[in-house]
Amino acid sequence: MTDNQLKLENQLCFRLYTAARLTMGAYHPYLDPLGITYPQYLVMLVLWEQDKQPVCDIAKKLLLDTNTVTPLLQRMEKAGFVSRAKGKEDTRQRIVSLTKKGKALQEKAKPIPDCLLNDVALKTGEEEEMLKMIPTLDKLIEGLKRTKK
Amino acid sequence: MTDNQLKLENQLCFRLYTAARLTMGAYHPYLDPLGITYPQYLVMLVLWEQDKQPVCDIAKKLLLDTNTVTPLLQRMEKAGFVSRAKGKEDTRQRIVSLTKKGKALQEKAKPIPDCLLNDVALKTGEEEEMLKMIPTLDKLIEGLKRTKK
DNA sequence: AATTTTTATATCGTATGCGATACAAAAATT
DNA sequence: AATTTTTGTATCGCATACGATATAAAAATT
Repeated sequence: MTDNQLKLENQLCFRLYTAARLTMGAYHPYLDPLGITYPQYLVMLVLWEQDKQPVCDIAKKLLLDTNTVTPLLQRMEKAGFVSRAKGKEDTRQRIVSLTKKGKALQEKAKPIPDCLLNDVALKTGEEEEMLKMIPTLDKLIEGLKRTKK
Repeated sequence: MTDNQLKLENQLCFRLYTAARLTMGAYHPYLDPLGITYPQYLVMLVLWEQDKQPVCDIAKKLLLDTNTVTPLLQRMEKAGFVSRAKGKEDTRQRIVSLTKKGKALQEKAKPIPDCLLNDVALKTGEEEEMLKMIPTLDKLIEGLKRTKK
């Protein structure tokens, strides 16, 4: 009796892990010229949707913890994309704002989602099928999210 | 016209990124007692399928590079799960072998895939749907793999 | 055979992720 | 009001990922 269960090819997680890595890599050609990494791009997406948010709100939206987001924001501040000011009502908070440079980046980033879809379409020929995973991934994320505390 | 394209909720990649992270986290309860991490678990899967492989073969199967796998294997050697011997035919190679401890771990790991499927089934109620993503993820991976050189 | 190219590992530096912990401030209790 | 609990950030340490680079050995060329 072979241990099919323990085979790499039977692991959903290995696919997720690999697909996520390779997809992040596919962003490189577009993010490198902007001077940001993929996680930083996610932060920018959050801030472009709504400027001036405390660290915890950003973290919540990305399903990350502050111990990941804080250093990320510190690097982004050093790079000049955001500024971090102490909160006025709640002094514990750090309100993250887009700088002029950070706002300007949005224009340059606009074509990126289409570029990526294009790349995927070209390379897989199955763009539709990829997008169909979204609801399933959302269910998975929703289910696993609850575990974390 | 709102920039829907640049919204976080419209990003497939954010789902992949998050789903992969959370799924890896779901392995913690099972891997911590074994003393290995998720990437190390993947290496063990590869070696349990076939013992004694050069670093490059392991890397190829995991779609990783040696600059990731080498340090990983060094940590696993230090932990006593594998040994790394110089290749005899090709002296450039490092042949990675399971130690007694590494082989013994397989027994303890056997129930893990079922545990995970169980967890996912419990938390999402849609185990079937999750597994249906596998062929799509494989197409995505296959497509993106080619890019990387 | 000598040279060039490719291949297999390894090392270095930087940016995540994340568990554990620390700390101050706000909120809830007593 | 004083105490306890919770919350928002930050720091530390360790394990990945991965681009860039180094090195030796095998393979391909000339």
